Amino acid sequence: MAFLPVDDQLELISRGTEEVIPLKDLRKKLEHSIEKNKPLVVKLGCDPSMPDLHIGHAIVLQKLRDFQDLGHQAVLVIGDFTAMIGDPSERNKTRPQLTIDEAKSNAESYIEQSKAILNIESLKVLFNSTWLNKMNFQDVIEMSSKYTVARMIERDDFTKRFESEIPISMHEFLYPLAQAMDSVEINADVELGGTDQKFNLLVGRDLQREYKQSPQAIITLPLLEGTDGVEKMSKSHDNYIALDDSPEDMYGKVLSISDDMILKYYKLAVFSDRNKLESVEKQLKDSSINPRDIKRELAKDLVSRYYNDSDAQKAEEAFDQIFIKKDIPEEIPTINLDSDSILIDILVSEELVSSKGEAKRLIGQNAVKVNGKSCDDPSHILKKGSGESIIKVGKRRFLRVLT
RNA sequence: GGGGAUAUGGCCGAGCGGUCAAAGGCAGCAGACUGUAAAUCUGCCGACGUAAGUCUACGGAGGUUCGAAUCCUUCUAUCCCCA
Repeated sequence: MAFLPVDDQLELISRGTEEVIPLKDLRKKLEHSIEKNKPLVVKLGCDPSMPDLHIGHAIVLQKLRDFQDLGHQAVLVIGDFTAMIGDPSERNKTRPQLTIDEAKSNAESYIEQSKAILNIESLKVLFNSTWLNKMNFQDVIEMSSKYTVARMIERDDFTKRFESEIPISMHEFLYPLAQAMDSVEINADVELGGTDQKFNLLVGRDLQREYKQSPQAIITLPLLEGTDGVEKMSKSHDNYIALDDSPEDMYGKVLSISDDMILKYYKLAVFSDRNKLESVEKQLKDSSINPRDIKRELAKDLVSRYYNDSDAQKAEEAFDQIFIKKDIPEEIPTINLDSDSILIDILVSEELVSSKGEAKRLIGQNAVKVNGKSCDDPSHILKKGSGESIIKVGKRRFLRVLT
């Protein structure tokens, strides 16, 4: 296919990015690509230790998609090597060592979910264990000799940990290099990543130069805060909107973001264009408009993006039913009761609460309702044969019990 | 290689040999107020038990003691200083 003129390409590529470093290199690479009619190799690395993609990941995936649309070669490098080694220095064991099979299956699910954004047919998927596993100690030492400690501890994260006396293991210095080796291996022209990846991406440039390659241009993309509006969106903070969340969940989660985040979500979650952003900004300043209504629009836009307009409409209706009319949703989990059961036990076994203690606590706080009436008896029994009961815990947890 | 310091619940951080399931803060959950927003106020916030209470927990293992997060020994880990 024919490539668009450089300036047109650059316009799309740089839209919504945080930084393009250095722009000059990217321009040169694009010119070269047009000249030789050869697509650029655009790399995105991913960590297969957590298989759930959320709309924060979507930002960078969308950028990769932009490159695909321009006719370039997108390469997804699955970081299975590092995931399999694990990270023994991590105190919180949130990053467990994965087996080969786990890494594989996580990667598959990752690819499956990214179908929502990427063009899978033209996507190249590589596992970095393919080449990193082959390196022997001599190779590793040679690779390490190409970088210095001083440069390594320039990294913000290392500096901070060093200053606050939090341990840094030797191998942590190796991870950025390993990631950089990926760029060398595929001879990447461009690498994408979140702003938190800037350092690692830069190491890629340096290492490529050491291996006599033309250094990749790097493109960093903004990070999206989670629904709490404070922390970076991530599974561990439980503040994420997953790409495969149901339309109802997606809609609801958007409505729970703080007003300060509305504009940012318009920009980064639904990728609105400049005109739209300006009009939203204006609306937000106009005190006669309830920000909630702007947020409702946003929520519908997001659901439409990953599902369709009618799902978005339905999600809104379901939401209104629960939270505005305070009614029960139409579809809720249902269980059949075989015998008389204690309410608390059901709450625990159906995972509406995490322990009996929590169940009692919630009951004591009038947060548990059976058929609309708050239950204040911790030993409340649901009798068999008494028909259908709707249990509600807090604002949003529902269970239908058939007896 | 030598010397010193530290190790507490999801995180930070108090902690006198008994009254410590462990102050305080953050995070979390619920209630009030709202718009499943923010802010604010109130309550909860290890597990099990209706409860009295029982069990598990203060880096690991031993020990002293009627009794240990608190004292001793040892192991481990981390940080600092010197080489």
